[in-house]
Parts: sequence; C-alpha cells; structure tokens
Amino acid sequence: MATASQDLAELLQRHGIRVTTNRLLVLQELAREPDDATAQEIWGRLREGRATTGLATVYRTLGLLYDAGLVDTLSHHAGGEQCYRLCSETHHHHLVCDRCHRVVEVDRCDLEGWVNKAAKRHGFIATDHRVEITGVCADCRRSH
Amino acid sequence: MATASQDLAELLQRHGIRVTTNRLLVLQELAREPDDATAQEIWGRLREGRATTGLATVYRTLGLLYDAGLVDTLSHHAGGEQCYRLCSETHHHHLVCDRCHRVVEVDRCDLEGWVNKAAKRHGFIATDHRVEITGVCADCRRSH
DNA sequence: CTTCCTGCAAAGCATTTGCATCCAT
DNA sequence: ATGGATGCAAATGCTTTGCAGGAAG
Repeated sequence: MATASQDLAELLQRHGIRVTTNRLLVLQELAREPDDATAQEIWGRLREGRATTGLATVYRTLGLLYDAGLVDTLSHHAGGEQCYRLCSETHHHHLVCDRCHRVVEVDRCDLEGWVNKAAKRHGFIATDHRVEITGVCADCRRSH
Repeated sequence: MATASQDLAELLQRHGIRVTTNRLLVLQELAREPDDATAQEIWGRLREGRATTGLATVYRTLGLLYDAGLVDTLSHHAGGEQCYRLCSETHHHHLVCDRCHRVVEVDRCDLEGWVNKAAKRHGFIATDHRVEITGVCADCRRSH
C-alpha cells in the first residue's frame, strides 16, 4: 500500500517537478486541511514542526504548483495575502462561504453552452471561464 | 444640457461621496477609456495634464469608488498591480481577452437557477456569484 | 468654522531575487 | 559530477498611513 507521501511524490513527478523534501512538506500541508492557506501560514506550520524551510522556498514551491495546475489561488481580501489551495486537476468552480471562508469545489459544470453564447454575443471566442459563488455554508447557517 | 463632468459629479453625490476636483479627474479618466487601468496609470495620465494629484489620493479615491460599487477590480496578473474599471451598477459579468486584456461586460445573466442549484447541492445558500470568461476578442482574432 | 480632503514622504507588507551552499539525479 | 533547489537577507514594488496645510459645506 502506497503511503500518502508516496502519492504526493508521484503527483510531482507526473508533472515534471523535481521531488524534494520541501516540496513534499508544502504539498502535505496543503493536503492536510480542506481550507485554503496563505504562503505565510504554511511556512509558519512548517516551522512549528522540525522543518527549516525558508519562506522564499514556500513561495517558489507554490508558484511551481500553481503553474502545474495543482493549486488554485483565491484572493479573499482584495490586495491582501494570496490564498492557496490544492485542487482537483479537472475543470471546476468554487463555492466560498462569506462567514467562515470555507471553499468547496463544484465539479459538475455544464455552463459551456451559456458561456459560448455570451462570448459570441460580444464577438469573443471563449477559451475558459471561472465561476465563484459566494454564500453561507450549512454550518454557519446552523450556528446562528 | 448636462456636461459629462456634471453627470460624474451627480454620480458621486448620489452615492454620498463629496465632490472634489481630484475625484472628478479620476472618474473622468476611468470614463475616458473602456479598458481598465491601474492606479499608477491613472496617476501618470493625470500628471501628464496639469493636475498635481498625489498617488495616495488616487488610491484613496479608487478605494472609495470601489466601496460605493462604482468600479470593479480585476487582477490580471495574480499578485501584481490591481486593475480598476468603471462598471455599471447592476449585476453583470466579465469577458476578458487573453491577448489585449480588453474587458467587456456581459449584462444578461440568467444563471441564478444554475447557481442556486449548485450551491444547494453542497449545503450552501448562494448570495452572489461572479463569472469571468476568458477568450479572444474579434479584433485580436482578425489581426492574426 | 468645522470637517473632510490632499500632497508629500515615510512606513508597511507580501512577494521576489541574488548568491553561496547543498541536494537530487 | 552538475544543474537545479534552498536559506538567508536584501531588494522590490504596490499600497497605506501620518501629518500639516488646504478646500468644501
């Protein structure tokens, strides 16, 4: 049986990214929790452990993972810190809770038709699209 | 007949924003061209004219206009400079050209049904949504 | 007159980069 | 071996803030 760490290593290799201790640590941190995290948060958590990883390395790694399409970035607080989040490698959208900032992926996307029509109406040819739905999640609704 | 400048002044007043020379200048600059602009670009253009407006004032003004819902912000280059753009005050979405970065508003949005269904599927109650379609505009397609 | 606005310079903060060293392949 | 990865510190660049003087109601 493959360990989680081996899975992550393979994930990197599959994307032509050299496997290093730091990269696995960052990836593990991203995989650990469903919520998103800033570069500085991830760095903080690594330092709490025995890791000596530098902040610059965390940024470099996140950039790499982003280019490979393994993480999404969301900017909750416009202009502030960027949030990173491990994501599925297929087309999907985001559902963000206004209160707790939890992010959930919406997988089934059947908007291609609508998107193409809207684009065409303005002379565009659509190549991609991105939807972000904001609202209140079940937990937050219940707890108030 | 009302001048453009008077229209802009009324726009500010209607939103409870004090009318000042600088604010009108920034608003005029935003209104002048359909493409979006960064704070620094706007500042540069004002300085090319006779204005002595400070960069800080441009930022303060844009923040004000944003809070009032008069401008949208887009961040093309994640983490880089923020782009501002005068927008209609009603619900709409964006169509962004990958090549020239032109932004067009998509007004008719009939996605509420889809959005609510997607949110409900994950236990959310949707309060808002935001769609960004990327593609290639007619001009860019023609010129290549 | 009083409150808010503005310009300037300085501060703040997230992110990037230079470089010597170290590690993966 | 050798090219890429890393830690650290310094640099960068966007944005915000403090403050004294100026404009709007």
